[in-house]
Amino acid sequence: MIMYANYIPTVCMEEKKTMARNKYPEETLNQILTVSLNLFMEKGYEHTSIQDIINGLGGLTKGAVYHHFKSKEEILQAVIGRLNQGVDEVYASIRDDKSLNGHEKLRKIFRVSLNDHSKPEMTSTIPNLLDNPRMLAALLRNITEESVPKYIQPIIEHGLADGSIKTDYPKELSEVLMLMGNLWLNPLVFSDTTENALRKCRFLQQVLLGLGFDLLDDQMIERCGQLFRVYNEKA
Amino acid sequence: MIMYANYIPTVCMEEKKTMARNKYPEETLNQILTVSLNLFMEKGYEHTSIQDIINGLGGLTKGAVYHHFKSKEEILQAVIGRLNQGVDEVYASIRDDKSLNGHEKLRKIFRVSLNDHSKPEMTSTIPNLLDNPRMLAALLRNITEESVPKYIQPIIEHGLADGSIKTDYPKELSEVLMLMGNLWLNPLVFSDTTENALRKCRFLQQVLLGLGFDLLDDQMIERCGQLFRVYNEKA
DNA sequence: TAATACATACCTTCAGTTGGTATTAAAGTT
DNA sequence: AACTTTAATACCAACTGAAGGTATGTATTA
Repeated sequence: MIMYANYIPTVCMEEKKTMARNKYPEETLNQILTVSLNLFMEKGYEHTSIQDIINGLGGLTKGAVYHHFKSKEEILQAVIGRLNQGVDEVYASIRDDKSLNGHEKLRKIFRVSLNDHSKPEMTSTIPNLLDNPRMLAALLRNITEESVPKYIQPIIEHGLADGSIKTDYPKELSEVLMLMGNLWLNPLVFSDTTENALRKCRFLQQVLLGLGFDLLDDQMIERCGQLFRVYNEKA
Repeated sequence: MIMYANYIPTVCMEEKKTMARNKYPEETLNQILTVSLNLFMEKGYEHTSIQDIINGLGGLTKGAVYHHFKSKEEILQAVIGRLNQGVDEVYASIRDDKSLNGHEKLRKIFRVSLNDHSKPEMTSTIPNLLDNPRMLAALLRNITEESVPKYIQPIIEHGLADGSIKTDYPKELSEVLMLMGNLWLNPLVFSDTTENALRKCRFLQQVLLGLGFDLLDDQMIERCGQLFRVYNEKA
């Protein structure tokens, strides 16, 4: 549920005086990505036109956009890439933390997934990802092709080696964990009430206990409740 | 995983002699839906143009399409609706079957989900739904907004009443069951090898046993293996 | 001087519209 | 029952507009 956390909703970029060329082009590039991400989240990728993006920029034109990106699709990929990069760094640091065993790493992954979400103050309403198919697909793809094979599964296999995790199905467990945590418990996908979210957490806790894992404690569940409370307040 | 089963891949409609008007317009309508479904599955919704659909029809023109549907989006909705309708009828008949208790109904749902998939002979390659965001979103939406509340959850609550199912989380269990069965074990989304699919099944069996449910037996798991074998053969 | 960072104008593709025509079904007439 | 009239239907052909993308030019920086 960490994904799509680090984006800043609808804060308009300050307009620059028209200059023919920016000395620091990566500012422009970042601005395009930021504006695009906000629009993609608010209106959805397919309902965001290039003109919408241009309007969100400070006086820049289509030429600028197509100088940095060769298509709208490429903008999307870059936006997704930046989102994933943020998650990747967090996951990687946990995976490579020598001071934790596998089980502790898994818990930490869960914990930060809940924390990292609380920071952005949501000014605008964020529509459900079910109405934003491209972003939804990107989320699922990131889970299956990045998070699981690069981080979760290695962590679980490390846990198998150090004895802190026991399972005959490391890959399957990884996938299910991520599907539960990042899809089923994602307020952007399942816009549950706080109460429903808490029930989900407790059910997940029970499922994991049935598999012999004590991953979710009451504090983490309460944190999840808070997360949903924040999300539901701005509705 | 039953969804998207009843579509017939790339069998071209026989061309009718140009007639100014069809006496039986619902033939035309069905033809549009069939052609569209095939194209949407093969090329994806966004990469299918109205012209592609028209080309798949037997000499009909754009006017015909826009006479029956007022937008491309509406064609999609109709296509999805027809797919969902097929699933709905099967699920409803099981839900309303007085001769089964709740637990038996759940098992039957799982069983038919595996059977109904084997019938279409896939002539064309079906790309992954991750590359077909609109259809993926439709699948997820159908799970959360149709299958779970209308069928699975009522069945589980019926099972609670008749004592064949025990859980404190009927809704949560419903959602997780459907996510596992229709998304995670869906070859259109997770294109696993047969061996991987079997491992998933056995893991799922273990999870369910941990919750006190004996839903998956070895025969059903083998059936799932067959399902994936069929899918992987045409690749 | 060459590459870069844009701007402007144009092109293309595709969803959707408009106005018409032939066909069918229904209603009225004999 | 046959025949005409009428209205709705099923479709066709040509057009429109919006949006993604391109080509070319220009000022700026390295």
